[in-house]
Amino acid sequence: MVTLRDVAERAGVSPAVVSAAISGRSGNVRMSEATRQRVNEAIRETGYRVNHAARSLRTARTGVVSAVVPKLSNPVFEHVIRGIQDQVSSDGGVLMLADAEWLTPDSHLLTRLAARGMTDGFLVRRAQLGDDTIDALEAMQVPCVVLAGPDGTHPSVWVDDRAGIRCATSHLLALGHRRIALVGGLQLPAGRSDSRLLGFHDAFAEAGVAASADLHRPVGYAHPDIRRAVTELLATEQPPTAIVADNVTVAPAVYFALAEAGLRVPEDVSVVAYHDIATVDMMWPPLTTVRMPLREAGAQAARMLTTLIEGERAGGTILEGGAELVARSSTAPPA
Amino acid sequence: MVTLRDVAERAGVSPAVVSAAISGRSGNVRMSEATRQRVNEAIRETGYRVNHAARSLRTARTGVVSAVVPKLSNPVFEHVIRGIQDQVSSDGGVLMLADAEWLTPDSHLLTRLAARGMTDGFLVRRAQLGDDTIDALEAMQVPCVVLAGPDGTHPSVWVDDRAGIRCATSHLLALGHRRIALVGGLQLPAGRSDSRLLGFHDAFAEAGVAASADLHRPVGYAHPDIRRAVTELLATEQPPTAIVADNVTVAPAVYFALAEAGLRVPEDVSVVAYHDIATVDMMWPPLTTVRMPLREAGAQAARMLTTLIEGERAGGTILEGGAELVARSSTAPPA
DNA sequence: CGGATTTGATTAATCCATTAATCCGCGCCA
DNA sequence: TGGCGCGGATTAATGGATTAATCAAATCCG
Repeated sequence: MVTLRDVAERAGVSPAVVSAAISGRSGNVRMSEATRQRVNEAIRETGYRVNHAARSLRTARTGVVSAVVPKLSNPVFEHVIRGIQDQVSSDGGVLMLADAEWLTPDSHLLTRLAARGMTDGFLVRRAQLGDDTIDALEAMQVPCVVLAGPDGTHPSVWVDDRAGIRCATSHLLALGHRRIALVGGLQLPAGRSDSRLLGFHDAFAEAGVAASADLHRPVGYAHPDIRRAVTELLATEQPPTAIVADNVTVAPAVYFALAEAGLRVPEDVSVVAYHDIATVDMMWPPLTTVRMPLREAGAQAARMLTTLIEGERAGGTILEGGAELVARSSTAPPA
Repeated sequence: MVTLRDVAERAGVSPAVVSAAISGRSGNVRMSEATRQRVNEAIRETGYRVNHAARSLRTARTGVVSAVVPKLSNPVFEHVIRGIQDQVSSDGGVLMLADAEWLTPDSHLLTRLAARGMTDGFLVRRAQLGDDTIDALEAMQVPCVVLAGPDGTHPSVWVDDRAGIRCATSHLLALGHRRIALVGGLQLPAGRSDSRLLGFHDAFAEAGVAASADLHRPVGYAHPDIRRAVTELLATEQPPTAIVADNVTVAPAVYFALAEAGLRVPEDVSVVAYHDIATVDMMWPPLTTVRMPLREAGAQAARMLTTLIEGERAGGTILEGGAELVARSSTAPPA
């Protein structure tokens, strides 16, 4: 194995010079351009690669950040991950991904990662993780940025859910719908205000229309639950003429329930989903969605984590704006 | 930060003892049960965690394996990843995931990971990576197991695609279909035999039926391509009465093309897809699939990599059997 | 001209866990 | 009694990069 020492010997300089040449940071070491050239040449000739273990032992920094996402295969989160990866990578770091489903109580993957000093910091999605785990990380002095709306406690970043749902709802109102359902999303513990529900009401307020009551179904994201919720809504006396799906991932379940009830989209019921992913193009009919700047959110979170690792604590951030309606074929004026 | 030395002091022993107590491997060091107890206690009291950098500097091993998958959000691969994760984790290791899409030519993430010595070995999916990259890794002496059928060159593991497609096709033949299309999958370079096409023909042979010619469309996995292929098939003089979708991920595009043509599933055309994922339950109609032991394949690959890292080279493996038809509502006898 | 800077480097300590080599005392056997 | 073996530990070298402290020579400046 080629060590830094070997390179130094070959270039006829001391290890300190080679180290400085590699890292860019010169510290106390200065070198002429000629020397730098010689070092670089020696590196190329020997095929030298820095030993990551040695470096991070010395510097007490790994250059690795970990992200724990609710579900890797969730295409919504894919965009966030992409933003994180791009940012981390362009900062010269490496991203370590974990699926929250791997975190069985006994595996303690998180603390294992953190404890073993494999990782400089974490990006986590609150909902799926539990505040206790996050607090545990904080207790271990592990820098941690939360991918979610601000909670006043942890540094956090997320898109503006409120504006996103408002955008979806406004679209339906503008088409003339009045009985609009909001399906999916978590039932928050009393006290925590649901930004999505707020956005839903914002839209009605903005349109000067009284919000349809009893049409909010925060039944989570499991397909069977969504399906049941929609089926039940359709069975009421005044069924909705349009549905806002909180999170595009549940849209197939919404379509399913409608198809099962013999209703056509958008002739009988319009559907808009929150978040935009590639596959909605191939749903039948193609699904109208609201696109959010998820990639930017990921990148921003990664940046925030970097500064946090360097010691500068930030607060909660919501990325303003960026909500954009992508009209496809699943919405139309009510019959 | 608590070091091993601190623990040793607290327990009143030498660092060597603590190290032995932690790793289990005793080497030259022996200790009484009483001492072991004291050490463990000291570890608990101090909250000591081993310094990963120091350990891997000394042992020249990181305990990290990397997997590069075609697309993280691909739910098919999710199963494979799960298998890998479980195995790696139960071996005390850590999994590092990368999406092949991150590997732009200039980022050279792979070689970066490998070169920086962050990783003991790689699991890669051949198709998406290119043989050159794999060879480069080999040249760097990085242990590498390929997730794909054997090619006589690299150690590899995969499920039996041939048997899987045979299973799907046989199901359709048993229902009475005769004009069956196989849509999706890569067009292999001449010379490489396509195990999926072989499985397709196996089924016809087994049923004693002449295979329908001209109904193979290896147009890749992009939705627009799939859609076009199906649309074209439907426009021929003798359109297929059933379709085998090579890879469940393209099934929505198949449904789309059929819906667009005004055809109903399964009344007008039956559809079976290769690989089984949770979301097919909510397609309308629920999609019949073939389930493969993907999780086992992932676990097996991880095990193989571990032995490879320890120096024992293995050959190509195909997991025998395990193909299982999951009948839902997208298949029926031809009209 | 002589002290102060600047340029261009070197030396050596340090990070922390692992492990081969070594050591001590005790019991056992011939 | 001397030597051997063994249980139970310790010592110290090692891995490779970083960086504060230091140094020699060249340059500058009043």
